[in-house]
Amino acid sequence: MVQSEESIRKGPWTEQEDVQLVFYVNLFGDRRWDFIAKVSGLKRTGKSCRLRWVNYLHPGLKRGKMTPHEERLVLELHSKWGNRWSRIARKLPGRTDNEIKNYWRTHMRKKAQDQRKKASNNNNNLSPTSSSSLSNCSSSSSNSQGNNSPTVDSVLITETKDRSFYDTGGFEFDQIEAEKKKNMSNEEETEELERGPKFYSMDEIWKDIEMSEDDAIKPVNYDYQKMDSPQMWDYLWMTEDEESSKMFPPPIITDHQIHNYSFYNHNISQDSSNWVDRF
DNA sequence: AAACCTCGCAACCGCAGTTTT
DNA sequence: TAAAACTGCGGTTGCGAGGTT
Repeated sequence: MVQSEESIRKGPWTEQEDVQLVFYVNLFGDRRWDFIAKVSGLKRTGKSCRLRWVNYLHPGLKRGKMTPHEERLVLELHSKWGNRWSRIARKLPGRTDNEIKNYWRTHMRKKAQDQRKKASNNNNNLSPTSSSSLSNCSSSSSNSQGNNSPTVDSVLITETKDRSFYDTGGFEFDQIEAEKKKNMSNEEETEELERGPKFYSMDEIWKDIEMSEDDAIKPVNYDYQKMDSPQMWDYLWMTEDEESSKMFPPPIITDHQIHNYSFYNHNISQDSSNWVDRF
């Protein structure tokens, strides 16, 4: 089970690795990442495979710039939920938590720069607590650079007395929500979550939320129940030694296949069907 | 033209929660 | 029921591209 340190690949994924990963995710579903990592022959950790899939290869992902509507939604939801990126991402179909997180950081950096410009233009003696408009602009991260450069993070975190609003996000909202949840059953809580925040006035946001509930990214078309081939289960029950000797051969993927491959077309190729037939 | 800076993004890390054994 | 394994999340880092000096 333990892969030796030096055999683990890190860093950017190659096109070949991507194709290989997609192939195996289509076979086995987007769960059991350690298994997929091993079986695929990719020299990656399961964690790394999952991340690549979730953030880049998933067929439901949107590409390109955030639309103004999405930007608005992010701002709105962040003001309610804080840095709960995955939760926010669930309300933006096709966007990942990572993407939103990155977007937010960029957005805040810009905003902080604007603020700094403004502040230096208007008043050089402005006290940190007086920049009230910044209270919506903090990021949760500490200044990891460990210096005193006025990064977004360091500038913004200092502004409140007890706690930065955005540090965990939705300061008041969190308190209210925590209190509410105390008196809530699990079912109610789930329902509540699925309904989304109650106090949106924007119709568009509601529409969007409804859409996202319906069109939420569906898992890959693989059903574990269908793993009924005895050979397959044999594999799953193998010991480590057996495993290494019977490791699934990775599919041979030609350059031609790579170039013709679309991440939005998840039909398993003829080659792979043959390979699966062996079980 | 080169050095430096900024931005955007992909990927890694550590940790906590959940599931499996 | 406890330990181990797995999964998901949020924070952080590193790198390439493009812009600026």
